Amino acid sequence: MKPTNQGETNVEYQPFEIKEKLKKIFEYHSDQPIETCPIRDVLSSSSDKWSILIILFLGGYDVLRFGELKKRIHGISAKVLTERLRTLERDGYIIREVFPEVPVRVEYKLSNFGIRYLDKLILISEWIKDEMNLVIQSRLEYEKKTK
Amino acid sequence: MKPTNQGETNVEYQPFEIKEKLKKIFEYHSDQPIETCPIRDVLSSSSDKWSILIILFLGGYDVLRFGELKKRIHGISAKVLTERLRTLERDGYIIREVFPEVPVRVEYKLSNFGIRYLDKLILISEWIKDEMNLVIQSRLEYEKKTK
DNA sequence: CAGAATCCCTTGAGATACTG
DNA sequence: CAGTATCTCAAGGGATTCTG
Repeated sequence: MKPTNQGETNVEYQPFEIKEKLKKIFEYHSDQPIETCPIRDVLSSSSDKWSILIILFLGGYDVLRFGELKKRIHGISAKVLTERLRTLERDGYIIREVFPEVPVRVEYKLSNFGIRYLDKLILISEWIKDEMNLVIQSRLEYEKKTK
Repeated sequence: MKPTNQGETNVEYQPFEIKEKLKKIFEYHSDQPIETCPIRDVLSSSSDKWSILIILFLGGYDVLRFGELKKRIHGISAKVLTERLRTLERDGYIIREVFPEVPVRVEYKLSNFGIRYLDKLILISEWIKDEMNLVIQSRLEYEKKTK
């Protein structure tokens, strides 16, 4: 039973600048902080695991068909893939183009807005890949500590 | 020079550089692409709506108690808040400190790793706030188009 | 081929009551 | 105060089958 270790408290507190940015994002001063929260209203419907993978894969291939996406995103079902693609299309991240051939061909690609989202996702993905060992180690320590 | 668009969309295709970054992130060449996917293994457990809000609020206040967090994150239940805090602590984003007073006081703050995550979340939040009108407009157009 | 439809099980998440 | 323990209902998501 040990409370949190003071040895790891070399925590650098967030600079004032960061707090100012957060205030701007959430508009603390505003009188409708809940209704216009950009995180809930917009980001939450495109930041789930599957949507992120879809955006990243479309970023890597320019254009992909439904079946190609399904094959590359291992484990996703047709139903979920359809749902996520619809939402991403509705919100303007991706463009869906139907070619009326037989059998029909449907292609998906990122919009310019989607590419700007891709840029942010790449930043965060590169970072998490660099630092994921920290997370894995933290999980092991946590397991030992709470055993 | 970018390849030019064809048809109605002025989509700029992703530069080669971006594809190289994506290859690195997913390690296309590797023989275990699923098992070590950083998005699924690490990012997916800290990128849900509630976790993001928790990180952002801790970023704005340095230190917050359980009740203060619950009050600020409108709509979250004690159960979900507890679950998300446990996961974020397990993965090393936040530090939980118990003060054995009566009644007990528990404080949460970001670790240095959590602050680095906060930096990325701020980038993406600022961006989505700037561009969220695009999403809202896209939704309206989509609704008209599919009605 | 690209989905739509159905079934069905698991998980998420709110509400409430209780406790160290 | 900071949770935990239940209960409950809604939503997520997998598997399968069907269709333009």
